[in-house]
This record gives sequence, C-alpha cells and structure tokens, in this order.
Amino acid sequence: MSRSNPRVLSTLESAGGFASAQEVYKLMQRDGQSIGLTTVYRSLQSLVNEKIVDILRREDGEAIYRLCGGAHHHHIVCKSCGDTVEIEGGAVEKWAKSLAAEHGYRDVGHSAEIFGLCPKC
Amino acid sequence: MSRSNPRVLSTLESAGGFASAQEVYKLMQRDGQSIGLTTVYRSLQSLVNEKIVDILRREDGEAIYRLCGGAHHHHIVCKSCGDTVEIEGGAVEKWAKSLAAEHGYRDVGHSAEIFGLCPKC
DNA sequence: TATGAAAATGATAATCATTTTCATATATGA
DNA sequence: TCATATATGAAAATGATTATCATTTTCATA
Repeated sequence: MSRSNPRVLSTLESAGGFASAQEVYKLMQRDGQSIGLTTVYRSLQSLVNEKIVDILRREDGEAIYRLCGGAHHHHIVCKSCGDTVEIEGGAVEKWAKSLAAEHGYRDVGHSAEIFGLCPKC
Repeated sequence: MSRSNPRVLSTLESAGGFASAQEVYKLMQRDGQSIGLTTVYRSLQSLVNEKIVDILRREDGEAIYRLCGGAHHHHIVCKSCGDTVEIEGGAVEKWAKSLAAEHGYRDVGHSAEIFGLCPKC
C-alpha cells in the first residue's frame, strides 16, 4: 500500500482542515512544493483509510477531505464561499446512537453537515 | 427555461422514486422510449427547481434524485451489506435549523446519515 | 559500499458524470 | 401563413477522479 505524504496532511491542516484534493494540490503548487496530483489523491485516500481525515461531498459532488482532529464535531459550510464554522454535535450524537440501537445497528458512525449561505454571501 | 418531460418523472416514479440521471436514462432506453440524455438531466433539474424531487449524493459523488413525496428523512446504512433503513430526522431538522440561525446562515439544508453494521452482518 | 526488493512518485491517459453548444424540430399565437 | 418562443438531442467540452506504468527513493542486508 501507500503511506500518505506528510506534506499533504500539513497542507490540509494549514487550509483549515477542510479542502478538496484539487485545492490541496493548488495550495501546494502555489507554495512552491513540488508534488503530483496523483500523490495528493493517494495521500488523502490513505488518510481516510487511517481515519485521520474523513471525506464528505460538496453540493456539486466534489469530495472534500476533513481533518478530524480531537473531538468529533460538525460543520456549517457556506454554499457560496466555502466558509466553515465548526459546531458541536451533541444532539446529533444522541440521535444517531439511539436510532442505531433501535434498529439493531452496531459499530455506528455518522455524518452530519449543514449547508447554507453565510451572512456575508 | 425548460419544463420537465413528464416521462422522466414517471420513470423516476417507477424506479421506486430513487435514481440517478444515468439510471433514468438507461431505464427509458431499455423501455424503448426515445429520449436524449440532455433532456433527462434538464428535466430532473427542473423537477428539483419545482421542488418535486430533491437531490442528494451517493458515496461516489453521483447525484441521485429522490421523489420527495412525504417528509424529509434520513438513512441508516450498513457498512457491510449496504442495507438501508429509512428514518425520521425530526431531531436533526431542529438541530440544523437552530444552529444555522445562531450563526446567521440562510437558505439552509443539511445532510445526515448514520453508518454501522446491521443486525445480520 | 553495493544491491535489490518494495514502496512512493508523478506524468499521462482513460473514465465517467455533468454541462454547454448549437442546430433542428415543434408548438403557439398574431 | 408567418414569426417567435420553447423543447430536444447529438456532439463536444469540462472537470474530478482513477488507472497505467515507467522511474525514483527508501532501506535493509550482503
């Protein structure tokens, strides 16, 4: 298998822990770092496998990779400018857990994102 | 603008109210109906604008169109066999709405899915 | 130090959903 | 009938993602 390129992770971090593969690639280029697009994709995929980042989808279907640092949390993402607010998900955690139990599901995870237009847009 | 081709809607219906544009297109072809892929996309988009169907994403990013008859709902998906349970999301709706308002976001939507292992797996 | 296997890299091409373009057909209405 | 708007769809364009494959790097060991 392939291990993830550490510069990809640190770029994702400096991007606020929230970016698409294409964005990470462009950021690294702009930064003078030499890297191939392929490697960016592969590294991000590895990070997903290692559960260091998770993957979700923008409205247009583009994959965005999110650094899932310490506590589990969620986001409100602006559809227009991409601005992101981290939020706590206490209510959602309980919701997911209880519903999963009710239907006999084990080993449960969940995703929950809110999309909208931020105050500036 | 363009109005939606009624055969597209009825195909989506007969597909169980849940299909991608490509699938609708193939279904219509198989059915002997002559239609262009462009028209399928356009019609589905119109139906989305008219809020007769809504759009969500498969894991691979492909758009799937859902005939939104009754209420907005969510899913519990089995990581192993893909089995899906439809669930109500009352708690999540409130959560999303109140948090979005708190941060000044407008025109808000959300996604929320639960993943786990179903009783059989 | 030399060697070679395994992993990593990245340019390029392939894939696939979706959108755009543009020319044609069809309906509508004066 | 003529004129104008709308619908249609083939074909090309776009853009993200993945597959190929030759090359380079890493690293343990002879």
